[in-house]
Amino acid sequence: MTLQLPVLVQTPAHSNLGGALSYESDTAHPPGTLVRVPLGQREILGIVWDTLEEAPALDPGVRLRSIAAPLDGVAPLTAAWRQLVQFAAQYYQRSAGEVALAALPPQLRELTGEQMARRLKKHQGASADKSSSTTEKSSLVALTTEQQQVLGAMADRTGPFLLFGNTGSGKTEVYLRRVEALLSQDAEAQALLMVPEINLTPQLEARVRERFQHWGEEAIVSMHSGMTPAQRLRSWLLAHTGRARIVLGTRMAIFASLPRLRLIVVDEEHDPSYKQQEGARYSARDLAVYRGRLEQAQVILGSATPSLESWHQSRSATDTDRGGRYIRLNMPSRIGAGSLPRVRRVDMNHQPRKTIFSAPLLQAIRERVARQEQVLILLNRRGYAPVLHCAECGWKSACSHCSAFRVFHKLDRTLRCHHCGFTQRVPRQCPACGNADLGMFGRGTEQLEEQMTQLLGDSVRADGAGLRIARIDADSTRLKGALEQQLAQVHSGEVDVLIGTQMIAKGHDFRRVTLVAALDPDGALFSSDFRAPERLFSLLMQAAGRAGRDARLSLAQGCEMWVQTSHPTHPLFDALKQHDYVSFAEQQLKERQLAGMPPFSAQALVRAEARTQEAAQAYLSAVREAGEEIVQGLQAEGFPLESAPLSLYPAVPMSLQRVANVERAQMLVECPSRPVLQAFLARWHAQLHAIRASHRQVIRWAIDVDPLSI
DNA sequence: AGCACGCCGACT
DNA sequence: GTCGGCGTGCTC
Repeated sequence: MTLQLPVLVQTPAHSNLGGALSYESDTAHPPGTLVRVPLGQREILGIVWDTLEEAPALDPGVRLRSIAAPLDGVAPLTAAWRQLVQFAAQYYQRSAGEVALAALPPQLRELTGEQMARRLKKHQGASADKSSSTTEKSSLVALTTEQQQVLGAMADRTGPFLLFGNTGSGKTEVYLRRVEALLSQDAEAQALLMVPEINLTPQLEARVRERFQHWGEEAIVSMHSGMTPAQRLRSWLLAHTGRARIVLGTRMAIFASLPRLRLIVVDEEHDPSYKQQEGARYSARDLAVYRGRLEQAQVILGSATPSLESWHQSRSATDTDRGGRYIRLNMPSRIGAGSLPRVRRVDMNHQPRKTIFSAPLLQAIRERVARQEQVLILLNRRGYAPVLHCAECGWKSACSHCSAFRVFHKLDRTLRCHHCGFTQRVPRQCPACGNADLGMFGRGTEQLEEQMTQLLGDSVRADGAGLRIARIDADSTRLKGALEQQLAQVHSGEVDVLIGTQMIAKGHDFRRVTLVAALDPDGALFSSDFRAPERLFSLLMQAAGRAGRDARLSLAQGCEMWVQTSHPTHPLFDALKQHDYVSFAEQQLKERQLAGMPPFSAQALVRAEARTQEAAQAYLSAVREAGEEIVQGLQAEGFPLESAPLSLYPAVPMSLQRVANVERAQMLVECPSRPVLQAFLARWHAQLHAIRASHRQVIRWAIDVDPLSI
């Protein structure tokens, strides 16, 4: 007897092959089975899915083909995993096939049946050594009262939890204790620990391995895009078979197959890196909460500066466990470290124009380095100067392919566009008028490094050696291993002054830093992006957290965070000075509420790219009109559009209007009710595809649900 | 997205 | 005469 089975394949994002495809089979492969199926001229990996109901009615003309072969030896993916994929696809308006297949390691897709069999046999060799000996308690540091209270709450209640803890308050220790508690209770339980960046996985992995080495080598695996295809397959299989107990990874790890998931930790949950920025634009943090509920796994979101979304979710739920809300747990104290740095503002209005380092800051830096303490200087712009210009004719170093300026890089004498990569040697004279005297606007990390070298070149350290200045940014760390090497130099004390972009603010534990300075944070204060202040506050708090991690040093000398600003009375800096995230968040939320912005509304964005701005906007305008009709339809269906009006805004150019000769535009949809917005998007999505057919000039379009930047 | 088919320009 | 450019259309 031949059966008809639904199979998901990697269907192109916007093809008309939306749902699962039907295949014939003699065997009743259960849902979740990995199979190889013929599609057109090739044979590709597919996943047997649950039902065909989502699939469009089969054309009577098409004749079904047969499943080629199941991937023997790989157990079917669980119902929970399939549900996670189904939900993510629906919520972010992508096909389930795209989400599901993208979540599998590339080698699983490429390897043929026999290659897989060989690989599996190899892995079966070393069986996991599941000795259940627990960690020797003596090797563990004593917990603080705060940590004990937090862990007590986590033992008593299900969550999800928002662990609101200062840098240095011992959040990681809480995560590890929770892992230990849940995984030693159940010999098959698994935990997922996520960090925002690849850079942060090695240090976490080292700490986890040290703590849980008794579970054996295979029990801990990493998952991130920096791994080789073979490593990714290995990690995936170990997690899928349950032999890996702890999975560490970046946002992609949220889709790991974990048959007995009991704990999900999202560290630095506020970090924008948790939002995927291409393909299916999912938020790994939000999916973590969904997955936790789905699989009865405990979810812990941790941060010193939570996203306003998460903070809002935890506001009314501090004492009562209301459905869907987060339970907030506080850990305000810093342990093993000094108090938080004193924040000092330098009013740049009272400094000579074009001052880079104000006199008092420079003096403070001199004093610190003379005492062999380290200084961290933050400037969020790489290169030497952001714009080159000609004073004679007004020429500027615009990129010919983008609506942006090319950045002057003095070290290799180039003008580089940071958006499309277009690079040229710096012209000797103005390309427009021939004037040989070119000037520049603004400054970047390269220039800071040069200035600092000039200003402190004569200084010597207490040990008589010359002062050492280093720069860490995307340019200085381009080569593999360069970041690690540079960080090691900072740790060993070779470096006295470290200059860098926000790269240096994240997660690194520099013991001897006692002064952190932000040179030019004002841009974000008046940005058109309503999330800019939130990001700035978080960055500055995180940077401040880099100072004074060694209690002895900070007690002896006091540590400081300096902010050079032309708006010293701005409330953001007041809150920073008090290290008062809570009042900052409350003030921001008040503004957001008045303006009806997230988290008080849900948003989605349609972006379109075309050769001309008109073509991109024409498509979006058509899309908007279709949207208006859908709104009418929703009204008729009885959706509460009076209490939750859905706004469709006009198409506008994106803030970076042109990149690599492609014009970009976007339109915003906003609604106070997430379910209403979701209902709208579900109906709208098919139309976006249909309308595209009559707008041939559109190169690409995409929906971004819950966009992070507008 | 692949991968075909298909119809026009410069090469062994 | 073929190799190959990328426009259009299909894949259960």
